[in-house]
Amino acid sequence: MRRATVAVDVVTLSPRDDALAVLLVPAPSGARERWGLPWDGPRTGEAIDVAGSRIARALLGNTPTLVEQVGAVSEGHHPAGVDISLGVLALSPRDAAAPAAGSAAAWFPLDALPALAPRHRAIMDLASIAVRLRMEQAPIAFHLLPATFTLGELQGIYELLLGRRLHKASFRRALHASRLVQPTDVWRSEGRGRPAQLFRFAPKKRRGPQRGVRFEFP
Amino acid sequence: MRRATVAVDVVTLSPRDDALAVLLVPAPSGARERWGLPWDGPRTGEAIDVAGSRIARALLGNTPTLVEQVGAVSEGHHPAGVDISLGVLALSPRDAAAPAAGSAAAWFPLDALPALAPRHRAIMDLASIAVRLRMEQAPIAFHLLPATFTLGELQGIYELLLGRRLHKASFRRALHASRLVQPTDVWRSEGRGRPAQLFRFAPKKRRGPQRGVRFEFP
DNA sequence: GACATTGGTGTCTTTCTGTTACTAATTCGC
DNA sequence: GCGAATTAGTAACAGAAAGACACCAATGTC
Repeated sequence: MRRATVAVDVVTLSPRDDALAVLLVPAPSGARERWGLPWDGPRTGEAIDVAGSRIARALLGNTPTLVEQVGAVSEGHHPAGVDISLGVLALSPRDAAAPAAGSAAAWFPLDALPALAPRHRAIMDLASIAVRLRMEQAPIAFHLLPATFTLGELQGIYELLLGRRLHKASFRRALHASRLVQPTDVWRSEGRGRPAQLFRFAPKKRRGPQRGVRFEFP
Repeated sequence: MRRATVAVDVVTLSPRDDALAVLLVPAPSGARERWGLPWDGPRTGEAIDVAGSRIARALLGNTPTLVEQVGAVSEGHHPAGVDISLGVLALSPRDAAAPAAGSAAAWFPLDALPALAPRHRAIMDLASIAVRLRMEQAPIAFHLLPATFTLGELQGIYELLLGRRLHKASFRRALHASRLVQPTDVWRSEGRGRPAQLFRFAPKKRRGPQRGVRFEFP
């Protein structure tokens, strides 16, 4: 294979209605499946994740807050029949998660996806696994929230990604010990209950004590 | 860019002389750098990691014990001038780490690399970061050891990857609690000191209790 | 045989985590 | 108004996990 056709297939994730959702675009009429991942060919000299960012921005109107290459797949059928697909994971905050006007893109919860081409299905799976694995290596939960947020919202994102409930007190104790967030002097009251203080992501560069090895794997 | 030239660039890592080392091949005479990553074009219909495994096997004589795609890079100069490089991380155990006879490939410790083409340098960095990040998500340390090993050797691999010393008692306590290894009835005495029992990697499928969130990042 | 060297374990202390319970501030129903 | 319901936030205790230290075991070296 001297020369190959290449696509950048983008998995844009954002929290919608208490579930992680992915942005899909309608497939051209005549295709076997009705929806697919947004994609485009990489431009000459353009970095792969820059291409992914460009593709997502065209649909969202906003630039994703985190873009990462997550897999290269050459098996399975691609809707456009390209030889190699480069998977790109893009995260978009809850508030900036509306498809741009005029685009027919739509959000689908990860647990209620429509039929996808085999190639796109494989990249989706890689991306949804990757986003859960990466959260212990980088503060990606903050990329799914607006600049200021309540601690309840932050915990909600963690519970979404981990797929399990967390204890409020333990969560906050560990969070504050890590010095990752800074309180603002703004409180937000939404509906009933006590107003919650807004925080912003502002990590203090502080090397915590190196801890032991974990032998438990996901 | 309708059609692009694509290379699979392979970063093969193995422990050599108490350091992580990477397998490099001499660059063709006339090239700017003298060494480079082994690479080849992907074959039609061949999966990316299968291509990486094939490229590594041709130099090692053995199949790597773990192969994983780790990055797609289009910036920087590639020795063969291809448009897109797919990075593949391959791990090889300590004992099977001799370059195949007749090949001019050689091992270089990660902290004493020769000059590399910019593209290869970028992929090297991605791979060496990835191997350290993945070790909390999969038991990759065992892929760098032969089938049976002493606990001192296993701890040595962890210290190599983490770049810091670990406490012997704590390491073993956590390891045994995880039920990842099984003792054999073979002891090995090498030089001075008490002989060490050999263990094999034999994880018992046991779901540990779900623990809290970690807010510390590497 | 004393000693250095490496392997392996027991145990104490410190730190971390899970849980329960409590206080605080707001809206809703009456 | 005023209490009930609801959500935010924290204190404090108990159990678990991790770090540190000590100690014993088995081998080679001198």
